[in-house]
Amino acid sequence: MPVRPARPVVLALLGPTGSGKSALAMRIAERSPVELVSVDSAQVYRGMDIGTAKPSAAEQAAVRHHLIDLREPEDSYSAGEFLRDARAAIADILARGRVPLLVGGTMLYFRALFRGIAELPPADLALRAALDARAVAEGWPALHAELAARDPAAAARIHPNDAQRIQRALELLALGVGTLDAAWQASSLPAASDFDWRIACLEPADRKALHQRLADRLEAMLALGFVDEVRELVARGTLDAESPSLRAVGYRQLLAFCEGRDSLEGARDKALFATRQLAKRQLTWLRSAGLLPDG
RNA sequence: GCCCGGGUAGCUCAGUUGGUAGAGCAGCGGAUUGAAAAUCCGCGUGUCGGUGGUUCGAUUCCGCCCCCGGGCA
Repeated sequence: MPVRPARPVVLALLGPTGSGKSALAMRIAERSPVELVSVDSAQVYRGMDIGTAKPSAAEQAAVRHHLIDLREPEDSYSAGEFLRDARAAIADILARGRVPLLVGGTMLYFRALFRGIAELPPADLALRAALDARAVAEGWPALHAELAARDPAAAARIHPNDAQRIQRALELLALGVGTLDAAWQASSLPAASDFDWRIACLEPADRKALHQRLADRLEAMLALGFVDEVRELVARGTLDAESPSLRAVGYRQLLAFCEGRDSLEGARDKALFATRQLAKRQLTWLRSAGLLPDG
């Protein structure tokens, strides 16, 4: 057997919202020289603390956390940016002789890390605005038909109602990247396969019990001032229902209440429904073959 | 006690001029390549409140009973 340099151990803890990942990570940190890397598309936003169940100041003081509070709520973030940021954070932690522990529930980000992601141009806001305008006039199925003419393989994969993916595929065509298949094959940000991954998934055995915990947690968030947190975001005057940050679970529904489009009780119920649905989608990812590294 | 409305899917309700019923939401399953806490797809049997009657056939028409609103006493 040839002797290979040992790949550094990197830990990962994945699970749906409310499964107890953060608490478990903190307990691991009590006994091991780990630093945490958040894998969470909502905790990257500053000023979104209560509703994202962001680790408290005390927890962040006790254990170093990475990839939290990276962006203002007016900004966007992406899987590609996450992959670069996460690799940098892991390298930094390892360089200091500590062990990275990635914790979170944004499964696309984990997938990018474990399996890589195509190297593609970022979102082009002007192009997207133009496509949105066309969609209003012609409808998304018409744009899907156009996609079918220019990139049949992509159109076959993307449902005519899936506005977001139709838009992205047309955006890439307009940017001269070519078809999706071509773009995906051209180049990719590599999977983080240079690490010795130790991965644990937290899958609640009892869905009913998870739902109860999610309900209790939402009540606790409201008691901590979740509504006021959303009001402060609204008061910035720069955010609305289209902002990626405010489309997050809970924020979207409470925004409707703050803007007078819903009652508090209605918003609270809808926030809970959205939280359960998020957890369900995360569990679907966990069962999916495409998430974890090969082998 | 009487008079009006109602009682149909977990919830809100539609409907059947008599041939045993369907939407929205919830829930469940799935997809997922720079917005991913996003976006999208699929899944609808439930004593049609109970009980008698009419009928070939009743959730639908009729009688009685129960329950929930509102009104009158």
